Amino acid sequence: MAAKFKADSRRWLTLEYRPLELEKQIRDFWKNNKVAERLEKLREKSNFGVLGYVEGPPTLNGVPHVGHARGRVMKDLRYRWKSMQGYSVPFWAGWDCQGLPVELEVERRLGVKNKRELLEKVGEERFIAECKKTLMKYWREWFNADQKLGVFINQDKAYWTYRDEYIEREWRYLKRAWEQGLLGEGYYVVAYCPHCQTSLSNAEVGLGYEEVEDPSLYFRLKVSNAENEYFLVWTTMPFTIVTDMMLAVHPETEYAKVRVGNETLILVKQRVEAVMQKLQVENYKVTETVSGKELEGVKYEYPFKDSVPRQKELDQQPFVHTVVCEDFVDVSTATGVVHLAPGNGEDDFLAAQKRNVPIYVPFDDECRFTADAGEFAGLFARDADSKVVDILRKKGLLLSVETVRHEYPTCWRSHHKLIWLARREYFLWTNRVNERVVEAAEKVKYFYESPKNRFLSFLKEGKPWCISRERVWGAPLPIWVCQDCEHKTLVGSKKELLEKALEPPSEDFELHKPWVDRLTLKCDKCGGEMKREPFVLDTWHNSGACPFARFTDEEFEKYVPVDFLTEGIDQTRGWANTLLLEHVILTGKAEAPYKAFLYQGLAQDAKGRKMSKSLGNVLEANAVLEKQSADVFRFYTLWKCSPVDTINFDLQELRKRPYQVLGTLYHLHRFFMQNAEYDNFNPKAHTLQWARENKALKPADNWLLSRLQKTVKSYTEKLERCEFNLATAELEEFVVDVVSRQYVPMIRRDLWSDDPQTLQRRLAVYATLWQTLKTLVLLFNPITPFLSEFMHQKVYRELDHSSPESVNFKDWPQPEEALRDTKLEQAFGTLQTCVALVYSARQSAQLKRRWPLQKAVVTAPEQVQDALKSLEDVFLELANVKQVEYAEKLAAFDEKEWASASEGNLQVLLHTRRNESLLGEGLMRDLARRVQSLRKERGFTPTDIMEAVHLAELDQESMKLVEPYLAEMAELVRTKKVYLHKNRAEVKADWHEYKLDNKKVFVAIS
RNA sequence: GGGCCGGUGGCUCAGCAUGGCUAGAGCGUUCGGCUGAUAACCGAAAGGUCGAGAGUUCAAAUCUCUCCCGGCCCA
Repeated sequence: MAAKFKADSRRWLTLEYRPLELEKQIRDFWKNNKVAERLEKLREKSNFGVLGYVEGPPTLNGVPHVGHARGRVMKDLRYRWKSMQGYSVPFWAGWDCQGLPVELEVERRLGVKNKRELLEKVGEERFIAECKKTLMKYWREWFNADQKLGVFINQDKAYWTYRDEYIEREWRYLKRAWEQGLLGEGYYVVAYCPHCQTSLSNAEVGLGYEEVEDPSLYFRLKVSNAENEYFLVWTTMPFTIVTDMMLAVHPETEYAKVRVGNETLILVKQRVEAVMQKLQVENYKVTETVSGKELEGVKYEYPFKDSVPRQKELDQQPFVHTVVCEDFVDVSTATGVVHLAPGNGEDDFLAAQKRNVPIYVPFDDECRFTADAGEFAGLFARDADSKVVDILRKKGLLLSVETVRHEYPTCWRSHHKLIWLARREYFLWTNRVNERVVEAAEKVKYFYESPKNRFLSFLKEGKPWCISRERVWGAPLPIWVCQDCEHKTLVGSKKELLEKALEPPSEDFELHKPWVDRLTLKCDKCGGEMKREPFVLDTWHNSGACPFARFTDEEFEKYVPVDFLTEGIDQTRGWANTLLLEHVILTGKAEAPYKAFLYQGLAQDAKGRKMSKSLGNVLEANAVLEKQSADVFRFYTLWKCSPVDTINFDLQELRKRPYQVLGTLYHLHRFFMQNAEYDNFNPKAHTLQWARENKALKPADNWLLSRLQKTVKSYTEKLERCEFNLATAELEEFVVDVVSRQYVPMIRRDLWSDDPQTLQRRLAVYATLWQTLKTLVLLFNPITPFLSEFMHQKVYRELDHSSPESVNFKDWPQPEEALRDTKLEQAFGTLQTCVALVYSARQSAQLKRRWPLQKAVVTAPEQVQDALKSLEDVFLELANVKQVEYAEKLAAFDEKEWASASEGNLQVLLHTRRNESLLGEGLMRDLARRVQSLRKERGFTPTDIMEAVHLAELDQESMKLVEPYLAEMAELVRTKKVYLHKNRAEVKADWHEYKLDNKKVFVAIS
């Protein structure tokens, strides 16, 4: 038997959608044909326009998980889409290489416990070599994930933040800051582990919260120049009273003066009752209330003046040992009066810095009090707690001391309680350019309100930026200090450094510790020897320098400010911030280095829990993509929720609807290809215009084309607004509802025929589908690049050899307004409602859809009638009725004769009585259905033509009814002839039994 | 402890700005139907005190307040 269709299409388009195989093919295709490289060149040459881009560099200290993969998908989506629109985008990779996370990873691998051990046992040179090795290990993971995902980022042009050429340009940022007086030395409070003798990053502090025991101390401080009046204060860190400088109250809250015996205590009003109960004071009376503001400037007697002589000196300075107002004071716990120790707390420190109060930090590297702390000298900070309590008790200032258990940060390695210490550090005085920073940030487009507000409110805090770190693997701070005259100089480049160096560097010199530390310079001022400040730079400064550091001057001019960036919401205080600060300092302008910034929500597991190693619920991108299709993954991550929302990643869900949508798109192509190839459809000859000229287009085709234009427009707008979930939903609806569910059933019968008389009509349908599916494939390309490329190769280039070599070289579709027909769209909406009503009425009367009925009556307003009349052919076909009548007003009807269904002002009546001819046709279609399923079961393809179909053991009456329709049935099921038998014995065949309305029927085919 | 986001059928989400029809959609379940591109599709049913409480209002998922739970960021 000759097949209707050529074998070709089946070779390309397998029966099933098998994305993993298809994606492998396409990956190879891209690689072998250098598609990504050629795409970049093509858009560069076309000179259409440039959109700057700079890669937010992933830190190479871990493997990418699905959340990272989601981010990469959004970046790639934007790149492919904008490229198709014609823009040239420098989509070049970048890697964040330095910093504490990398160091810790290496320390762990080398089995080193702390910094001191590291320096003694391993040495800086080897340590740095190990850091570089680690980078490459993780880089491979990221590279593989990108390959699997189909991210077209250019790896050859990647920047690496540890390389000399990058660091040099980072130094130029610092030089600009130095020249403007925005870089300098100062103190800053950092979390410090006394055991490991190192400061910890914020992230590390977050790792180590534990429940610990601390003293809970209520004490009082006497108001100067007042009889028996005291502030009531609470603390869990008694030792900080040694470094106490001020008391803070909340300015807008009421404070109470409480009379107890002949003494007065001052505390926040709302806590009086609770605190008195706590202190077991029964007889007390609130004598007066004052606002926090009124307490400002009140001086108090610092209790340790005798024990700590230095404090006695400081007492003379403005603000010292007085009350200040601060918004951060929490009035809902304790007494609402907090004591400030600027050397031991960040808020305290900032409060002091604001008022130029000196920072008193009498500690050595091991957190022991120095000689400057008088009686406390030599004591480890936390060991001073009991001595402090003793002195307070002796002076009669102690009210209560007990033990509390509470959550407190500890060192995640040694589990020691952390201490907050002000240390000498280098700062960018970003507070001085804060206005410009905020102004710049306000001009940026964020797409969604909430991350925007979050970012702006963070920026408005305008804190100085501490950029120095006492670590090893980082870009060195390029400041040298004269050992004689203390003159400082900032070196702006490697060249400058080598020129000024007193001795030539070793051959393996690079811009890292320990090499840079070995170079000493000659002082310009006094000719003395200059040594480098031993710090490295905050790794955030390192990555924040990239818009300038990763480009040449020329490229920087061309690409920065970049057009669009997207990173996780956790980068609000990270990269988004440092990019902005450094750019404002570098340029001196109120300008961000990015015009738009999309913050992405983070990823959690299917149950909404944070992904963590301890829970064992981390979904690694490479492991997931080993088994899951990249296209389905990409579609899923974009479709599931808004990009700013947290995504609860569920592999089960991934395999359902997203797979179905892509599967449907795939099968639509298969359907199209099978038919179009058979009829020798030629897209160049059989264009839409040709079809229109030959009047071969029907309303269904025009409707589909109109809906397509609407989709192109709306989808593009949604991409523009970064509403990726709504954009993909638009595609989903078009593929599943519009094309597959609605259009295909309307044209199916036209295509089923192979009559040469109706060839023109079939070609017109192919022209419509060609245009529609081809456009869809382009729209899908940024989301599902593999499937789009596959279809481009196997369908569009197959039928049209002039098509470009890759789908990526095509242009983005523009909506054609001329094809839009909103009236027709409305009419089809009406049609679909009516058809649904017919189905509903059929169901209520138990009339199968395949049974033709004589008549339907539609009751509806005139406009609706007109719409339906214009589409009457389609209605009759879908409703499977012979004729339709219209009425404007609902008439009474006989329920025995009519089935009805209604919705709003629409009603449909179906004539339920069937004459012999209708019964016969219905029966024929029932039988045909059985034959079709048998055909499928027996492995016939849709196009095989069978020799004979045998039906047996129908009752007398049924045989008589179906007889006139056997020829039509033969055509319908594609057989040469249909034979009716009374008895199975009449012919030797492989009989199959079917039930048909509770009667048996036997079917055989050959 | 502070700030932000979220809590709507078994699951995933829409609706909330600007209060107003019987609170929707998809998945899942059950029954029925349809089907030679499809892992699809159509109809019906079951399933919701819209996190809890209070307030404003003729009317609250929607506005206000308080609280609870989950998440993120920061202390």
